[in-house]
Amino acid sequence: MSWSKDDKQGPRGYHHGNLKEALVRAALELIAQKGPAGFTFAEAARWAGVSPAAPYRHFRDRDELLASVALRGFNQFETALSRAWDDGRPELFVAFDRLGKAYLDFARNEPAYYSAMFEAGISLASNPELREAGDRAFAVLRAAAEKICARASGQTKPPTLMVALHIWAISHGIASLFGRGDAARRTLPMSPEDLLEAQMLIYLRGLGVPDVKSAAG
Amino acid sequence: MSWSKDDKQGPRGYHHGNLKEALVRAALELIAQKGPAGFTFAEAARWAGVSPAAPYRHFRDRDELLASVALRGFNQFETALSRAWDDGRPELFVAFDRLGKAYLDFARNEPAYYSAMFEAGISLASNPELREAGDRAFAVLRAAAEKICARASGQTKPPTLMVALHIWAISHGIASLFGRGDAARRTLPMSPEDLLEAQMLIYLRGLGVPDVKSAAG
DNA sequence: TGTACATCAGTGAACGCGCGTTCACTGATGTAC
DNA sequence: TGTACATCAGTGAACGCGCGTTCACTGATGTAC
Repeated sequence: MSWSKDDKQGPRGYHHGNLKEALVRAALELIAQKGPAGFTFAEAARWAGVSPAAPYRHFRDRDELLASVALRGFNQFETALSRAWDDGRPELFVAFDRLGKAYLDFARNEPAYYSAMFEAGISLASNPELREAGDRAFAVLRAAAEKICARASGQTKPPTLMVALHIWAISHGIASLFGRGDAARRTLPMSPEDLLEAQMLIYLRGLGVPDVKSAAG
Repeated sequence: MSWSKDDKQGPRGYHHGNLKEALVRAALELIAQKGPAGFTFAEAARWAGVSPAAPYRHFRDRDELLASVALRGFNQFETALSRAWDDGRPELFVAFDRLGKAYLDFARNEPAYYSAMFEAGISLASNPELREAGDRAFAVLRAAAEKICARASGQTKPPTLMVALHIWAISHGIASLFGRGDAARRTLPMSPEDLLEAQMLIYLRGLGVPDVKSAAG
């Protein structure tokens, strides 16, 4: 589908009304088709049904548009993760399992967002807003890590931050290598979901978090 | 440094002598500077000190050159990994630790190769040679997983393939998120090496592989 | 050792194309009074 | 409610540029005899 003016009923008139939004969506669609490298400023404008000069009213250049896509991606990512986690309800391991699957779902169903967020090479150092959005998404993993750590049986609790980073790395590793929704996916004799679940269980056991059989099924 | 004809002493004459090699190196350098999207066929030719038509004698198009870079990357990756692993000598955990660090080293020191191999969006399905090179690198991780699994104390040994994939995912996750050598790296309050080592130890404990204190230091 | 010839691996000029970007402009919208 | 005006968000024409690609060509290399 297209987000150009023709989608809305009737002529759009001189002003687009929501061009910034339309350009982000156009970029997203083009990334999905051809990768983060595969879209141009002019093409996004054409897709939005607007002259090639129009995007300059909203974005300095292509990179700013790309960053905008990534920003929106992180926001949606955060929403998806926190909805899945749901503060650990109704039960820690059930919610934790959902969280991992939500990560994989996002990578598979939103490959355009995912590559803009993680593979487009946008510098985080020069883009604080983007980094903060990433941090907010990470905060969901951190909240989960906190509850996990509280369950650890050892005398010294594992550090929350470390566990959160481990969870992130595991999910990201499996999603990037085996769970992506594009042509670069590696095929496997098992589903990414099963692989991730098994890995998480082994990791939790190693942390000293008591097994919950119902979560393994 | 440049790999154009001027590097070699004396004029190169009509024939370059090793243009294919020079083009791969040029592409690699340009990827390092500007990401996998940031190089063109013409630019690689210019870098190699050759007319824009010359590359067509060696590569059908830009994608074939990019795939060639990735292929070479996987070969070097395999070499680095198997050298680090060294068949598990002198001791399993020492070698395993080296293997993980070699993975991180490669991602950090060869960001151009790394992104060509994992993030350039090259389709593995349509490039069997590349997939095989990737499989050969993965075989090193698989060999390590085999020895790890043999040490597992439980009644049923964990499946080697699964463990190998887990090792890959952990390493790749940490390398991609925190260990990259370019601007997209996320900063951390700990080194990627420490983070990876801690995660591997937790994972091995979860697998039921007896702890080796000397490997934790 | 020399010569003739085939093949290889480059040249350089040319082309059409789409991109990024600027510019003066103009239609639409919002607001003060 | 109407009018004047400022501001906003688009147009469309234009430009220079570098890219991808083709082409007839040519210099260098290898080989048969």
